[in-house]
Amino acid sequence: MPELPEVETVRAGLARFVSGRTIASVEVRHPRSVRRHRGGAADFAATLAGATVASAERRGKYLWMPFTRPPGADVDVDVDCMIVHLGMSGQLLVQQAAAPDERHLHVRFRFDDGGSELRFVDQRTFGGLQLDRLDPDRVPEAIAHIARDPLDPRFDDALFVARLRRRRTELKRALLDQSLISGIGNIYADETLWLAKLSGQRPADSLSRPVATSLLGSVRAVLEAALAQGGTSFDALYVNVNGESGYFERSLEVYGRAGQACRRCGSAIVRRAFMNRSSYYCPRCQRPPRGG
DNA sequence: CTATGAACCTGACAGC
DNA sequence: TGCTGTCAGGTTCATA
Repeated sequence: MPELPEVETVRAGLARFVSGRTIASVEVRHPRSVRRHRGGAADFAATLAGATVASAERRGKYLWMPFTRPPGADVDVDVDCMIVHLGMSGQLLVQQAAAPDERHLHVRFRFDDGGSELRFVDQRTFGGLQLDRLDPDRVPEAIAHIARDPLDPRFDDALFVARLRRRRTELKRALLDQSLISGIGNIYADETLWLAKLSGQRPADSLSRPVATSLLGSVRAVLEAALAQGGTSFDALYVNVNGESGYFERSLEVYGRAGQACRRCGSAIVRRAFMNRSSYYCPRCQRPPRGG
């Protein structure tokens, strides 16, 4: 669900509300939310108690918060960041302590300043939290295999174009492969392909270098436009860290618009089953390859 | 190595 | 009213 623009919106909110604050206690109400943490829920909570959040970072759809601990703490600590993945329905909410618990509140963080608390809420429980070590590049070891995202200043355009053009798979699959380029999900893949006037069914290795380069430009245009509006949200399921819904859905050109007119050529947008979900595209602007 | 499909969950909604 | 089936923005793991 949350793709790069939504996660970046959450990151910015986190950086503002929790940087520099020291965690007093952590309450894990649903162990599934910390299933990826090796030490289990008790270790997760004990390690974070007393930790000071330094900042909030992001790569693709992954968030992490580096933290420091006071010297001499008796907990055996070889971790220095908390990774957050929102999955399909995860939310990080900054709430007053008096606010009623959310229906799917799974983890609560209280701070030693007695101010607002941080809550991890997740209906479908695909999301999760874990503690990890930062590698020398200051990226958590567990997500080092995720490619840089296209808004990262160190993203290598030429390398991406070369790798994309070697993929023996269809274009949309390649855009969704987080080890090739991160941050793109089902919505923005469809929006990008529409903007680029390319069929997602086209073989990735059929793109010329200029077309592949131009496609990367479309990826950035779509992500930046969404980011400027605070990300996409269809309903209350996704809200940013401040509790506000994004509203980019008004700007979607194809996603969820089956049967409606393409805003470029007027043809009816088509929905097609794809990997247990849906793809939306304009059959005229994005002509599928012959035989495909 | 690459490619594909199933599995992991809950809830909303359409249709009967 | 309640049942069943379908769908939902993601990732990982097993299998080909």
